[in-house]
Amino acid sequence: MEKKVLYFEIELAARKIRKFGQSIMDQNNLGITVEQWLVLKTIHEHNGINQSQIGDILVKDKPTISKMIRSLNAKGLIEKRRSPLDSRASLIALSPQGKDWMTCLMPVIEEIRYKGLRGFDEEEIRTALHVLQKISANLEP
Amino acid sequence: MEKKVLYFEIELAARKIRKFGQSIMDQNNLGITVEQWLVLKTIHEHNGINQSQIGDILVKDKPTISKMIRSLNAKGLIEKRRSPLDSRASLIALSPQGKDWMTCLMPVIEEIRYKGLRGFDEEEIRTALHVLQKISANLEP
DNA sequence: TCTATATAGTTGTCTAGCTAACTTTTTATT
DNA sequence: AATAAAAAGTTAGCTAGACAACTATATAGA
Repeated sequence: MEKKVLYFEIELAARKIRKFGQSIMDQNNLGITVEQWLVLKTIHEHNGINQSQIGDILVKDKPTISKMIRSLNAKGLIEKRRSPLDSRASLIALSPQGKDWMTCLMPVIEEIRYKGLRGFDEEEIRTALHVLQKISANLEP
Repeated sequence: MEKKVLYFEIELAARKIRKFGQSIMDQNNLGITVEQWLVLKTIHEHNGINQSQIGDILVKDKPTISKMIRSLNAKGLIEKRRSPLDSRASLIALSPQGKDWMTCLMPVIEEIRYKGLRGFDEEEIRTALHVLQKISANLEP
């Protein structure tokens, strides 16, 4: 059954994507992980977002976001306040340095990061996307 | 650009696949992880294999395999000897219990595990496979 | 209003996976 | 034969991600 290889290839591609992304981070001496980069990007695109919302967008659970936020905060890349509207929630924005990174580096890094997607038809991409989304849906509890 | 969503969906599907697989392990009270299950399956299909070869098949690095082997050994599911031909290498086989698991449970578990793959055309699967393999190849250092 | 429930976030524990550094044994080179 | 290089495993340190248990605040229902 050829089908079953698909799981393997999905997991493998996911690992390669992460590894390649991390190598870009390391080459540019950013001192963060790819996942942290994605969190920064999310904050950049949604100023004043809270952690739950970041989790919703990136489909990651609360403890994971919590720890990444703490790490990014310790690195001085973000600013974290209490929301005046809901004192349970935090209100997260990029720090000046975080803003600089995003405006300067984002286009370059994104360009390199998506190197794996070169040389595909639109149709192939669409089919692959459909398959992946259907698998995710099929496995929903 | 629709393309970029592909990375996201690959990573997401990979997480769902792992999570769903783990839920099967837990429901059957196997006391192992999905990754450990895959290692067991590999040993089942290649009796007397060594750790490097397992790593080659599953595309995982040596420390990862090393730790999983130790864990499976501690659980009494495998037997580990020194290879008489190469005293650096180990020679790994299923224990009686490991064999029982594999012969009894493998067909059932595999069937459930691949639930996510129901309802696809052969053609879709082929295209998705091709895309994933090309991405992995593109990201090769 | 009082209480139950839902939501935002944190902490702790565990495994996978990656890197780097290390030991031991084997194979190649000179 | 002696030395260098490669290969098999292990150990240690780190982050992501999953789960469970927890605190604190907000919201809904009786």
